[in-house]
Amino acid sequence: MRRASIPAVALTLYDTKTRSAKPFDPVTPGHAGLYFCGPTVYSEPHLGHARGPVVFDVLRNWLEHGGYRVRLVSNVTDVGHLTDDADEGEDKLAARAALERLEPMEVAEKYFWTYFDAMAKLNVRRPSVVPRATGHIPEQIALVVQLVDAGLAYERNGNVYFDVSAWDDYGELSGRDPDALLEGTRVEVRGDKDDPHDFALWKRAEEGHLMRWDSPWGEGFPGWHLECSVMSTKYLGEEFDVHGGGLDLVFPHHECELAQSRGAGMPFARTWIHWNMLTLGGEKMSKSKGHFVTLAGLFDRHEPAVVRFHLLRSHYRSVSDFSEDLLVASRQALGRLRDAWRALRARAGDTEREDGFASEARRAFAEAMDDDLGTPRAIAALFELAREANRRMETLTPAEAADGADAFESLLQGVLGVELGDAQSNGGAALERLEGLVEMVLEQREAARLRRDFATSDAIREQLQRLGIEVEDTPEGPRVKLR
RNA sequence: GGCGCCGUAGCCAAGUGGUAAGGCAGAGGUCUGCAAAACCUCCAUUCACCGGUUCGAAUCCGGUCGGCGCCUCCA
Repeated sequence: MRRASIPAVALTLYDTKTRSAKPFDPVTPGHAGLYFCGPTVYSEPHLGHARGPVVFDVLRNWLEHGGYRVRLVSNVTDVGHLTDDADEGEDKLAARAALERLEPMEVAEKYFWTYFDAMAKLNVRRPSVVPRATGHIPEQIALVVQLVDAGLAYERNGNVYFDVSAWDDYGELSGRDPDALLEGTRVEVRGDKDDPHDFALWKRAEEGHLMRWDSPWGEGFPGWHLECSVMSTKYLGEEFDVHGGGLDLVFPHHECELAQSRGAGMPFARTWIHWNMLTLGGEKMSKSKGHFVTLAGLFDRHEPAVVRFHLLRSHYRSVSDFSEDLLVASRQALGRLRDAWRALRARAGDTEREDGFASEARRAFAEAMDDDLGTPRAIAALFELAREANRRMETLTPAEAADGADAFESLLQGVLGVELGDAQSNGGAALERLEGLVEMVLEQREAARLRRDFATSDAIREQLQRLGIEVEDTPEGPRVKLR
């Protein structure tokens, strides 16, 4: 059904570099190459870490939905970098390793899987390739050599720096004027750089630094920006379609990445997209400040699908403040969509869907998604479908109901990746195990109702409710929901 | 100090020149033994504030106030 012709998706993305909406125009027609910067795996992942992966997962799904073949690459930084750029501070991975009495690589491994386990719960598919910085040291050294040979980098005492003054376009991504960068900055300039704007490509390993590799400049380790230049182009080609990251990475990380990549003769990313920050009480979640809510903690209290749905209810480029109350509101809202879907599925039975009933919703959904991944509007289209379905449920033909149910399955679950759950019970495995027991209790309640012993039937219902099992009486008999 | 973003109902959140989507919460009604769900109705003459441009502005321009991000590791 797809790939016979070149897909005609009208997707437009807001490009950070040109600061304008840009039609998606892939390097290779019919294919999409996407890259985004993953986390440094040295501690517990928090909610802020989830936004980017979810956004790119949705972008990937939407492109595939439109018939593209997508390769999604996302790195994991497993080299400890210094906490500042002036040969000072601690290596974060080494610091954590000391704290947990682990090898740096053990720390990286531990949190690598913690991160991907959390992503799996959020229904984020594994990227096509997950390159690790430590697995690409030779490539990184090669890029540094190339930059030195090109006259864009210089070595000082085992450190190699990118010479910003030799690259006129430095600042093109973030819109910064290098000459104005220093004013007002309180960070003291020190070290052996020729110019404070210059950034490290390779760093000399001081004594006691645990992660170190041989290089033409002695033992050391790569600068932070290097890995993304190397790994994105290795797996996607020297020119690829979309590069993304958190808004806090625009400068210096992506600016440096762009400079060193183009400096090495690579066209690099066509479009840059950046998702905005998640805040807590109006302040950016921050690992270093200890101001965040962990995903693991969140999953103790909330279904991961609700968390994902909640993230998509605001646009990826706007700041989104987080609170428990908002998540509860999202849970309610998602429940409404799931209920409508479940009713449609029940009415449809095994009947094949027929185009028509959900056409307007599909159109509105697509229009919103094509406009810079407008997930809030796309979700609004699904709510309108839900209302229309509930309103007309009694008169829908099975084929129409199947069309509506399919829209929820392919758009809400397929594209947005928000799981619908179990069509019958809504409770999943937990209810399945209790099914027989619950059925028995319900029979008792029905018997009580038949003899109009409502005191008993209400008592049963209340007791079930206290266990988180809600009973709703419908014309077709009682229906059970787990809360 | 430099660069940039934001301020829409009780809350969340779309909308970037044509007269305010959607959700949560709330109120009334229909249905129901009661409830829940669902449906119907109501819930911003107004988009922080002040000016300007325009036939027309939440949307464009200038200013004021308030909040936030980056400039240092950070999704």
